[in-house]
Amino acid sequence: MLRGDITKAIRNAVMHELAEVGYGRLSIEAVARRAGVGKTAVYRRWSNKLEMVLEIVSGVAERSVPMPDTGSFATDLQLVTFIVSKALQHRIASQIIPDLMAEAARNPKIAETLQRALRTHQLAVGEKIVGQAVERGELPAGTDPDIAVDLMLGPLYWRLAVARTPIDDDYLEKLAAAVLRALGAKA
Amino acid sequence: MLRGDITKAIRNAVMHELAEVGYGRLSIEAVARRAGVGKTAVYRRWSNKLEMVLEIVSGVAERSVPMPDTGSFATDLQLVTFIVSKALQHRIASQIIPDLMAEAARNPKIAETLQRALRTHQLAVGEKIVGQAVERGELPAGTDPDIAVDLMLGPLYWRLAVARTPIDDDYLEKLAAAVLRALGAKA
DNA sequence: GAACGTCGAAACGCAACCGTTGCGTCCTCG
DNA sequence: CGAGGACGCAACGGTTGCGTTTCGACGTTC
Repeated sequence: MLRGDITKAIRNAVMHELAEVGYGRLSIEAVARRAGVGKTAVYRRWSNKLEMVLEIVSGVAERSVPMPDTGSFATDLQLVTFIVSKALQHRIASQIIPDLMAEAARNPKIAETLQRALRTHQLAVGEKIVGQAVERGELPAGTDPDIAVDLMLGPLYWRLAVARTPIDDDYLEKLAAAVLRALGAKA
Repeated sequence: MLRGDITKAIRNAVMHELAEVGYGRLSIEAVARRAGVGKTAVYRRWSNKLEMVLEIVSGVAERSVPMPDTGSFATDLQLVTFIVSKALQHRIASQIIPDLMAEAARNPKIAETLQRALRTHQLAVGEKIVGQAVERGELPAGTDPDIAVDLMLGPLYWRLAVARTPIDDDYLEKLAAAVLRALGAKA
């Protein structure tokens, strides 16, 4: 019954509005205005701001970050850092993610959603590629996947989303190499 | 003429209010209410929300993070990670910093203030301890201080302020050791 | 003891947004 | 062709915050 093109326009408007003003200041009126839509259309789909944002954001987030399996830890790592760095340099994403992360610190529902949409998957990816690497003997047995993930994602996130310093391919290479050394990679 | 105890109460209220609701939702009315003070008292000191927050936050931020010089890169590194991890586990700070970081992405004045209050100092510390380590032969010549700082602060920030996963001393040790390896430390 | 400046409290007009409602239009079923 | 539903638009009463102003109560300073 609900018209799909309108739903799409609202979803789009929410993402842009989130990026521009953040969750705290996001208003349904502004979303409707931006989508060229009546407030009624919004309230017909979601019952409040929190529910709307969570549904839309998790919908977008869920379809990202592949599970690499290139046969070599070094290239797995390169692939992940490359993809994550691209994602974090996306204009909209790089605004929305830190904002929601900060908001999550005070809103448990947001925290839970982000946890499910991002962190869980990240840890799974980390565990898998580290596990494979250990089996292949590329990494020492007992390598902690958590630390591996933190070493990969931490600096990237820090640089791109927090410090917002531009990054070039050279930096990305150096970083990946440093992470390899940090984990005691043998190959 | 302005009473010092009142100024102090307002500064305190701003920090707590920032932590609870974030910059986006921070209102001067709530600050005054919390400080047990009239709005007049606030407006007599600062002319608007942005100016008030920037002045107060940078005042607090500037007096932190020492310049370590223990004679060994490993212990310098330990010291920094320890101090930063303590700071990021502080209840108020760990709420305010990510929030303002996110806000900085859309407000150049906030970005500039944070850059000056945090990043500049961090880079200076990084450059110094890396430079000393290189002179002592503990690190390879040509070690990039930027990457070193990112490798130290990135995972910590990621863990504590973003993922909000608790951290124990064991993790901290492993992390510091990993960073040492990443930088190719010899000693 | 008079003048001054800060203080809290309260109210001002203004604007934004909340979530809801009623209206008239348009489209799509059956 | 008629019913029903989603649509936009506009307005509702209520809340919140803005930045300003006025008031009387204190406390200094001279």
